[in-house]
Amino acid sequence: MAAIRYSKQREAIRMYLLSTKSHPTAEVVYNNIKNEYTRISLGTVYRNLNLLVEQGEALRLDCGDGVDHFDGDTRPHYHFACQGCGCVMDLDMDPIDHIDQIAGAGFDGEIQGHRVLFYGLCPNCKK
Amino acid sequence: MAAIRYSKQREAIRMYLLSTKSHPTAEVVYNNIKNEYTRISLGTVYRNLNLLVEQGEALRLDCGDGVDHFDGDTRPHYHFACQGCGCVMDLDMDPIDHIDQIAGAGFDGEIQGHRVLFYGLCPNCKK
DNA sequence: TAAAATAACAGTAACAATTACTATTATTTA
DNA sequence: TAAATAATAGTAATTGTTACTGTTATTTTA
Repeated sequence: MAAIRYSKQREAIRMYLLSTKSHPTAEVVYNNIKNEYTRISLGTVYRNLNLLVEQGEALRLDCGDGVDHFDGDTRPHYHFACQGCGCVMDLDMDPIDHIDQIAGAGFDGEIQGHRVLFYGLCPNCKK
Repeated sequence: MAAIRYSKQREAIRMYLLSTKSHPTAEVVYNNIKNEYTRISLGTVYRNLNLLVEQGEALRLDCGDGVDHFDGDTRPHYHFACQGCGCVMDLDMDPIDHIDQIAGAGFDGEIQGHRVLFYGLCPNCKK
């Protein structure tokens, strides 16, 4: 059972994720929430981020830097990681689900999906 | 400077990576090498795996479980992670570099490449 | 071939990201 | 409004990985 109860802290975390496109880490979320909830604990941030991901209200992203990033935009979309400044951006592109067919062609198991991360230089670093 | 010298331990690690298709973690490599080199240290395994990756003699894989995996097959190829048993397999498929074009179409930065991980059920778990 | 130079080692300590624990506080239910 | 209990803050523990240190092995060169 263990019903999920409302908490101001979790709501603030949720709102912060929805307000930004920066794909923050738990640490960054923590630092921002602290402005409003001075006494919030980093453990609370981690626990609630995990909860939000479980509930489908946030995505956990692996951006290749060994640290978890989080995204309040749960619609399926692709990400880009800049090798220059380390920023993570959304890509505005059509789904490429056809690659699942390509992968499944010579494979006896079942392809259920894919995780893709594009990398290169962001518009700023390109200059 | 700092020429790279031969060492039995590194050679054993390299050979082990070449001998398996299981994409082992550092821990797994350590446990296997220990059979032959009883006194080898986990730190040595990590240092040499990093060295091999730097030298282009091995690949570091991110399989979505938060732990680094290593692959002695450095030819470009794609990987599959089973959601059932957690195994990681090679996929025999054509390169899908065209997705870089798709991603770059509406993007001002520079797409240099992509990291893809397919997931689903392996042949065994599918049954 | 033997000794000097130094890279690699084993073992251990440190580190950073994350999770677990515990007593207290807040939300919900009746 | 009070009892029940989920969530919190604060802290300790865990895990994967890297750094450090004194010792050992490989290489160079005399």
